[in-house]
Parts: sequence; C-alpha cells; structure tokens
Amino acid sequence: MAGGDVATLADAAALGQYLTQIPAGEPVAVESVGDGGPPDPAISAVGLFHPSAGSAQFVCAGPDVAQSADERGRALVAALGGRTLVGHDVKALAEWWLARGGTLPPVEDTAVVAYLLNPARTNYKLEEVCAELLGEGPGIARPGTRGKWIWDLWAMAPRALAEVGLERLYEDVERPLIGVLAEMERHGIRVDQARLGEFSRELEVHLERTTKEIFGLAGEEFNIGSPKQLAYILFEKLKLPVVKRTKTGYSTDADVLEQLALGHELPARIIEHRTLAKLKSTYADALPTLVNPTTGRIHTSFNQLVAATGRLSSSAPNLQNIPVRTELGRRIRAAFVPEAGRRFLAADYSQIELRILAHVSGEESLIEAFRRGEDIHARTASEVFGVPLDAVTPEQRDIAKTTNFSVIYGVTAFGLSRGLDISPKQAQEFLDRFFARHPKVKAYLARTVKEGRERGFVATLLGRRRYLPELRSGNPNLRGFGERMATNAPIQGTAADLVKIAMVRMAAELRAHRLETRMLLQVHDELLFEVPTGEVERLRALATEVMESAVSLDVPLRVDVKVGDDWAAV
DNA sequence: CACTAGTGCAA
DNA sequence: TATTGCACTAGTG
Repeated sequence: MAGGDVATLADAAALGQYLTQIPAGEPVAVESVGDGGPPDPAISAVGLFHPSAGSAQFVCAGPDVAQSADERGRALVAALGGRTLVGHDVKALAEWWLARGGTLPPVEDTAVVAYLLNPARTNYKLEEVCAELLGEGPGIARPGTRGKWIWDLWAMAPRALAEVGLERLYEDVERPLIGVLAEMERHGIRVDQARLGEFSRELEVHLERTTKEIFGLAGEEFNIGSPKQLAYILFEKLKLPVVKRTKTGYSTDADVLEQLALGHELPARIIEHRTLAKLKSTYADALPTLVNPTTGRIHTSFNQLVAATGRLSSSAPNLQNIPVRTELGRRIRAAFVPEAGRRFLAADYSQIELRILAHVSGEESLIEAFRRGEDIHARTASEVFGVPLDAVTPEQRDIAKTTNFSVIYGVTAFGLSRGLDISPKQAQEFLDRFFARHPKVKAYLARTVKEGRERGFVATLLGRRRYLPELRSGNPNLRGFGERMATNAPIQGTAADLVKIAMVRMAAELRAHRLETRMLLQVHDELLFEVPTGEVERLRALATEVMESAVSLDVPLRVDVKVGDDWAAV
C-alpha cells in the first residue's frame, strides 16, 4: 500500500484483507483509538503490525499489553468500529516510527518479560501487571499512563530478569520465539475443504439417524445437546441410577453414560450422538469458516503468554486439539494437507515428560531404562509387578503406563483408581509399589513440594518459575491443588522450554540453509513441517539432530519422525 | 451480548 | 479426588 492511500477499516474482515496485502515484515502503522493528535510515544498511540494473513500481529505499542495479538487486533477494530476513521499515510507513519530508531518499547517483548516474571498471572491486563511489577496503583488508565507503564516495564526488564536468573531463557528462547511464532501464524496450514464438507454431510446423516433412535428410546423428543433435558430423560423419566452429580444437578458425562450403557440402550446412543455432534460442530463445520480467503489457509494464533507452565496455547482455531485417537476423528486430521509438491513431516519427542522426570529425579532405574532404549512402560510394569520384562502382559503394561502418567500429574490413589477403573485400595498398592521401586522419584516429588512451599515457587530446568501461594494455604483442598501443580509444573514446563529451544533452533537452521521447508504447528511435544519432497530426507536428519540435542540430559532424548501426505498419515 | 456450566478434544 | 489448554451448546441475566 502506497503512502497516502486511505484504508477503510470498518470491520474485522476489512482489516484482515487490508493486512494480507502488505508484504511480510513490513511494519504498518495504524492509528489507535480516540486520539486525533500526532503520534505520541507517551500515549503509545501507534501500533505497528506485522501483517499476519487474516489477523494482525501487533509487534509494537498498542492499546493493551494484556491482550493477545488477535484480541488487540479485534479491540482495535471494535474501537474503530462503525466509523471509517483510519485512513492514514501509512508510509509516513511507518517512517516516523523507524526514524525514532526503535525508541518505542516493543510491547510483545515487554509482555514476554512480564510473562517470564510470573507466568501464572491469570490476567495480563496491563494495569495489573504494572501494579505488581512497578508497585504502582492499579486501575486508572489516564491518557499517557499506559505508554509510561510500558516504558517503565521495558526499562526495568534487564534488572528484573537478572534478579530471577531468566536472562538466558528470555534472550535465547522466548524473545526469538516471538518471530518464529509470527511466521508460523502468517504461513498458515492448508485444509481440504471438500474433504471436510463431505465428512460433515456424512456426520449429518449419522446424526439424523441417531437422533431418531434416541427419541424412540426416550419416548419423546428433546434437546439432546442439553445436559439438563437429557438428565430429566435419563434419571427422572427412565429412572436410571444416578452415578455422579454436578454442582447443579445430575452428571451426564461420558463416564456416567458408559456405566448406564450396561443397563440401557439409550446411553450408548447418546455417546454416539455426542461424538458425532462434537466432530461436526467443533471441527468439520467450524474449520472451513476460518480459511482465509486470500491465502486459502488456516492461520491459528499461538499464544505465548497464556499457560501457567510455559506451554504455548493455540486459538482461533485451536490446532492443538485436532482429533487423533479414533478413526472417525482422524478424518478431521486427514483434511489438513500440504501444498502440491510438498509433504508433511511430523517430529515428536518420545515420552519427553517421563524422560525429564528421570533426569530431574535422578532415578537410576528410569535413567537406565531410557539409556538402553527399553519400552519404559513395560519396564515399569516388570518392576512393579515383579515379573520378567518379557512376561509383562498388555494389561500390566497399560496399568504401568497410566501409573507413569499419573505420577507426573501428582495423582492421588483415588484419582488413579478412577483412571484405572480399580478400587482406591488397589490403586494405593500400585502407587506404593511404584514409589518403592522408584525411591528417587518419590524423594524428588516431596522435595519439589517442600521447596515450593518454602520459596513460594517451583522452577523448570531452565529457571522458568511458577509461583504457588496455594502451597501455604490452610485449606487442604486448595493445598492439594497446589501440590499437584507443584509436581507437574516443573516437568510440563521443562518440556515446554525444551520444545521452544528446538523451535528457535529449527527456524534458524531452516533460514541458514535457505530451505523451503516451513514450520507450521507445534503441538506441545511435536512439530509439524511442510516440506518440499526434495528436502524430506534432509529435514528428517535435521529435525532429529536439532530436537534431540536441544538440551543435554542424563537420559537421551528421542525424536520420532514420520512423513505423510496428510496430517493423519504422519 | 456477556457470562457460566457442562462437556469433550488434544498433549 | 489427575496437569495444561480451547471451544462448543445450552441456559441465564
């Protein structure tokens, strides 16, 4: 867009269209709301966008550091809304900013600092962050205040990070990651809309049939999607046994329905209906509406400031919860496809959290098992059940697998009993045997909780903190929550640190080698790439090498790489 | 239109 | 009475 052009940004769609016309990396200035005067850094009145197809990635200044880039874009549009007031000499504004030599505080970077200083902060409203970090009163956003606060926060960042030993995590990981994520968002991922449309119609047919069966079995028509109406049918009309209650009434969740299904045909049909409705409404019908008309691809937002443990999250749409476990669900995943001449390559860390547990606890039996490349769940089963490795039954392995994961979550015997569908007494026995065989895991968990209580926070291997005031609560319930978070956060968070390091390094490698491969998605322990066919073998080696060497632990990291022509095939 | 509750999808 | 998320529908105000 040439300088002097007037953009009319009356709605989100118009803004999206406008932004997609701008070359990548070229900053674009958009006037903020209600401010007729010249750009004033004290008011932080100018937002600089990196054009991210379909949505705006605010990289500098902006009305509210609290919001995600996506929200800020929407807030801006809303504030402009109805009025066609933008219309600036975009080029002149951009030049104005560049001429200042970067003297405006980069808001994304500042927000990441605030996140690192306390990732568990539940609300990134700028006022609250500043109140806490700068010791200033919250609340009153007088004109000019926000800009000053961003300045102050940015100015204190080096000292604040140094105080808690987070300079490296910031400089080497979180800050470089901002650009990596922006690039991934901007690139987007292709979906085969025809496949989704066809699947949606199939689901519709199934749903109609299931609905009829349900009404027949219930003896009347009702809204199957309403837990309240369903509860009336199941527990009052049909008098089925009440298994579980919610705060407000009878529970009708999948667990409950599965139990009820043993004694009646209806609950099974409800489960089926729920499965189909979920796939149709959340995925098959929703995803095509999010395809950007300009790029023909879906552009998620990767949220860097949301998860209390340091993980990323994904929204609008969430591409970190695309179904994979059932055949039907995989039909959705199979609609994500590479461009012609390219393939998908997925690289995922094998049992990353258990490996981290082995490392941080120093538990020899786990470390040795990983070093030998053994099947870790079978190994656990062998130890806990006291049978030779090759005599472990699939059932025993399953129990061990659930127990392994449960320990990472800080589970209680009661929780494990639910997960394994056994009695709490039996579950307690499993846990006792597990800890007897893994004494250092037990010691590590106890130590972590104790240190968390004494210091007020727990930390990942790279120093990322999670503050847990709950650990000092007199309320046993709340304290229990705190203790489970305390045992889980360092492990989940260390995994997040590690994957982020791998992402930053992968992005650097792709660039350095001038590869055409693009990183598309991160799903916690997995990276998805779109790879020209000619680069596949090179990428396989590169991803394996970079990801496995992201950090050096007492156990090897293992990465599994799969290549395929849709996301269900990798 | 904003909000909560219940539910279910992923790692 | 298992960790971290996001989003759907129903229902309320």
